[in-house]
Amino acid sequence: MTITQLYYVLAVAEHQNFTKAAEKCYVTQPTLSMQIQKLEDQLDIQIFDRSKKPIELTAVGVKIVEQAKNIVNEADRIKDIVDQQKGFIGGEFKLGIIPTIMPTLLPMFLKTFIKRYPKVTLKIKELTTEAIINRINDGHLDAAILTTPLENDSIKERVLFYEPFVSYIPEGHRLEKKKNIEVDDLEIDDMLLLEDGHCFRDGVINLCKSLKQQDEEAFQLQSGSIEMLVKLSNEGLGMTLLPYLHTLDLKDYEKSNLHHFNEPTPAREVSLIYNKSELKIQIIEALHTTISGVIRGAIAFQNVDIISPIVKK
Amino acid sequence: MTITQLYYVLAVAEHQNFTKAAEKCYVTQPTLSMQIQKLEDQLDIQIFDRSKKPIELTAVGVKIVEQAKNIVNEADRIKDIVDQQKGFIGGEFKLGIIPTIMPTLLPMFLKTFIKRYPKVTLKIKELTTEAIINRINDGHLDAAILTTPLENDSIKERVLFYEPFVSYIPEGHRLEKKKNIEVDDLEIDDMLLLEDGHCFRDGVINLCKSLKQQDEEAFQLQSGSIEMLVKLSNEGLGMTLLPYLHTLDLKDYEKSNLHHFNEPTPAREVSLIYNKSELKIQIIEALHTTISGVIRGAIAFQNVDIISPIVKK
DNA sequence: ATTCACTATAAGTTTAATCGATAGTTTTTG
DNA sequence: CAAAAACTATCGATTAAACTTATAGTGAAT
Repeated sequence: MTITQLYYVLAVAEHQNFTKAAEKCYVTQPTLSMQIQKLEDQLDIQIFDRSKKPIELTAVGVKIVEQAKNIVNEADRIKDIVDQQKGFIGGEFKLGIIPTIMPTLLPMFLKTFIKRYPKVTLKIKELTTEAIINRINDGHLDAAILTTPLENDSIKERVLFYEPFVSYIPEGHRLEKKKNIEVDDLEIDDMLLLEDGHCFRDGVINLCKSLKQQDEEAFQLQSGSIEMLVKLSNEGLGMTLLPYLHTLDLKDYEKSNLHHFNEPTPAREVSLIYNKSELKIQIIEALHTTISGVIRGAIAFQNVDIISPIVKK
Repeated sequence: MTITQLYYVLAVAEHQNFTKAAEKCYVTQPTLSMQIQKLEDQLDIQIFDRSKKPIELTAVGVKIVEQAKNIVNEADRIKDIVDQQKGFIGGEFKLGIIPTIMPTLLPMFLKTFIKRYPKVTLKIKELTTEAIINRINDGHLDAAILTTPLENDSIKERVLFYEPFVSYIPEGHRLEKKKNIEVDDLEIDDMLLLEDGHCFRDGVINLCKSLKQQDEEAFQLQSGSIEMLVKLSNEGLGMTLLPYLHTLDLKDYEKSNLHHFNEPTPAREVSLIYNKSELKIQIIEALHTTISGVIRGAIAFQNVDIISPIVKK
């Protein structure tokens, strides 16, 4: 069994077509056919069911392909080790970002970064915190941006910035007249929340928790995007909390609904995280420097109170 | 880069000697030398420092070897997938066992197992619960025997048996005269415990916890082995709890110091655990069947109260 | 029935892996 | 200190593997 053969298998599994797979691998179709046959002979099992059109994986084939992905992924990391040794900043870099950070932060640093490090091919994917942690651990992500602290020993964190929470209070709300908000003013009952799985939701719950016992039944209205929260709030369905960077994108008349917290401002900690093996650490450093640079002009809060993204049970 | 080359690198790293490594790989020394040189040329780095005698790894070499182990480990799993498909029960099987189970359980099933499944090469290692969980997850262990429940989603558990706790009460102890012991009789202050890191220690603490608040300062005497606990207890330093199977190994005069619990007897749950990918599931089933069979004659307790091995914080 | 899209096979070439023999080093030993 | 020993690198030759082009075979579509 060779790594090359595994690449061929993966290509066929992906394209469901020997000819196309061969092109992608830069070899002729007979080469690829023979190598796969050889592998199948050696293992003495069929990986592909060639009677189906288009070609399908057999039951074992599915498992083999899954494992082949692991092997190839691990093998690719040898190159990362070498690059790191040589101080080469380039190659593919897979970055995960949680949904509530992606739309505001990405536009701020992306252009600067790809201009400064043209040899790096960024592959950015929006993922939940849970999915990110799994993929950092198994090496399918090189790094990620999310809220911390995670309290996870196998993952390293580097804080990028502290993003304060800002209250968005629609007309007619009981807190409308209050210029500055205290944490004690918050009530979980009239708070619009993101749907389950968003860590920003958990952060808000933790914040409210600190004052009164939550009533699980109270969370009725939940949305998948922060823009939607603002719209629901405008409809008079309750107030909501926004991460600071999101408030920059609001329409002017909406901005007047913003009420800042008194200090210490509740805030979420946004960090760049990566596997403790520290592969591609140069690119990670580069990302950190770039993002820290662009954020410095945008966020300048000092006295903050960090709200944990983890729901304590 | 080929998997073969990685095997060569690992062999040299292990033996610190090209000639011996070549023998182990069943190739001549020039073959191995050339393959490693080729790999080094391709990566354009030195893996080995040949100026040192015996040969040493370079700084990158260390990282390369570490990653090579991962790759080779993942690659070996292809064979496991194929074996599983073919229903073949054989090959190497890495089993971890915690220290408080190893000496009593292993002699009970080992002979039977290797006789029944001669094609399986068992590699058994004594490890702590924490080490076991890590190694099950990363594939360095195929299965393990320890106390459960673990409450870990990525690991599957199959209960083997419930092993009751038995009180060992030395002469002159306040409970000496009591024939049967109640959980309420236990006091953490005169209980001899294993040192930190043993889950049996945590189980005992949990048991005592359920009646009164523990005083962390009280744990003064701690030992690394259960035999030592008995000896310390004989010296009059306190009572202790023993897992049932350990009581079978006691000397006759020591057996008279045993006091059983009234039902429901506190017990630890001992399970066979394995990765959710269920590789080598046939061997795991075989182990489960074998152990269940031999244990059936030795432990026949029904009414038990399972004590969690996890310390709740 | 013919074409089309695709995979398998065949024969030949190039490349890579391995071997045995030996040269070149360093370390050990008498 | 020189000879021997232990070890790795290099050389030339052989074997095996990977790859290519050309072509045959096979279902599905027109």
